[in-house]
Amino acid sequence: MERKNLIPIGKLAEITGVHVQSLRYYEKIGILLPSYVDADSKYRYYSFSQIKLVEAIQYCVELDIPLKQFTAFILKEKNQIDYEKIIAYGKEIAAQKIRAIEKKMCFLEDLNEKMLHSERCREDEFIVSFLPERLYLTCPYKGTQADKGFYAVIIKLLQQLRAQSLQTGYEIGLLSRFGENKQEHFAYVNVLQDENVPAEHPQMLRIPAGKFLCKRKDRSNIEDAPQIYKEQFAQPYEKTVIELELFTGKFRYSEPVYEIQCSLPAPRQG
Amino acid sequence: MERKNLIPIGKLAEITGVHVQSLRYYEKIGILLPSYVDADSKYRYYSFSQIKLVEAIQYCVELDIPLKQFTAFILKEKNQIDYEKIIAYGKEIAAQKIRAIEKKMCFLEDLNEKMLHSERCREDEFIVSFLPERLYLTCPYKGTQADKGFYAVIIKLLQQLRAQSLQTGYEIGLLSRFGENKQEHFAYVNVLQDENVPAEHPQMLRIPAGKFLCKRKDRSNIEDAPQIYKEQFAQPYEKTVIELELFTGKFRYSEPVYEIQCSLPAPRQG
DNA sequence: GACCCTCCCCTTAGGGGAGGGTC
DNA sequence: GACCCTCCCCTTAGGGGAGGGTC
Repeated sequence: MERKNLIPIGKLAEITGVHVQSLRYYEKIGILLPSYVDADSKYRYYSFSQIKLVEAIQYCVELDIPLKQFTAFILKEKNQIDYEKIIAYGKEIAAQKIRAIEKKMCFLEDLNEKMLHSERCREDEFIVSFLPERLYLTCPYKGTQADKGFYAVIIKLLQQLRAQSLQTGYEIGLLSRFGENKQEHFAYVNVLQDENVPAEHPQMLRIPAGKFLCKRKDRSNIEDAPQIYKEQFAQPYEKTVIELELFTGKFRYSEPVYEIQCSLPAPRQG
Repeated sequence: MERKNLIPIGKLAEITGVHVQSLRYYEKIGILLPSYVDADSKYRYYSFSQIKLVEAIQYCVELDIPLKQFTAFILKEKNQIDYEKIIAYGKEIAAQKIRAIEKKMCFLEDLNEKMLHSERCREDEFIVSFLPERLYLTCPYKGTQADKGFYAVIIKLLQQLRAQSLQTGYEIGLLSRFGENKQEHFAYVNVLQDENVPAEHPQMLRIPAGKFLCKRKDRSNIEDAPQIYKEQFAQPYEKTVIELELFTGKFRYSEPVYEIQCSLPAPRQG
């Protein structure tokens, strides 16, 4: 390879449309070493075949393939660029990104639904709302969300979740079950559906999708459920009452607004 | 707000599941200032309502919303978090990402097709290939791709593209048109379809989709087209001959392999 | 003893200089 | 005079320390 056939960095930048700094950066991370570097002037010179390598690097950049792995695509003895591998890797990365974005879209959809629900939820009247299935990690607790002890219980629940590498959707609140002869009271954090979720867990409560009677209120008082839902408590069916903070479009973070939900009797199955 | 109701940074980290360093970082960029900082010990203390702010910040992180814009979502006088805005912005960002990833997928699809085509392309026989429409920026040029002058011409074409903020797909080569009485010879770079592409441009050539007779070869010699395609040149139709580097799965970057394509007569329209 | 503090260096793929030699 | 060089600082959202005070 003669010096005549070599091109300085600016020329290579011109040919490839890649900035001079980028080419220097490629040298720095060891993926594109100049064919010749003048010992005195430190000027970098490249061979024509390196144009093809710069192109391949651009492909990787375009496909978000980490450049430090670029050498894995080069078979130096054979002067080959393994584009098959690059394409396969690019596809994998693209698939990963699509999965990530789909998760975000679900998250957005969830938030949106919560917001719409909260807009319907009023203080002066009940609404009937069909709510999706929810999964809660629970812990026996009696009191309100404003009590000192509430956050201590929530912290424990969150720690438990993390210990089992489960994810929470940041929904926390109170839950009570009113059966014929017994009442149970819990604090809960919600659990995101996930491959890590165990099928059976003593503290895990799966609230089936169904109709709930919902109302907005400005303080935490789930113990008043029997008064709030007089009509329902006159009926003998087993009730689940849930109290949580209302997620509103314009969320007031210093004065929480609550919502209370009471399950309605399941429709009779034919 | 009394000191008693304040929580140290570690507690806030515990409640929210956010690392202590992250909370300090939020202070640094000015989106979550502690409610109280001890002048002597420099210990940070937060109020309970700030838990909600940390949650909102996490939502933004989850949705890839730049944190420096977080204050735009806070209505401080009203102690409000504008989740409507956060959701709308999150949707916009997600849509952008989807557009970006779709572009990458098209790019991958393109590369894949080129690779499959090159695998079919052989040196000892012709193949018939249906090729999609291509858009080329051209410049009169006579010679081979191995000539010194070739890259100079290509650089000029690339500069022209950039001046018009058009994108190239890194495909470069030679193109000749053989009519009844005239021959034209060009060098070209391909242009990606884009909203910036002008409808009319004297140097822009739109090669319609159609059948081409393709062959692999190891040197650039488009001027030999009449000998290579003897049979076709015996017929009077107007021919477009294109010569380009073959994009192979295992690409040899020091010894280019070329491909030559000759348009076949368009099928008669009923 | 567990908690908190302030530096400080590191991560991707470069971009934008300053100040000084080289073609 | 245009080109190239070596520093140096900057970008996101923190992570991982070291070394030293505080609850």
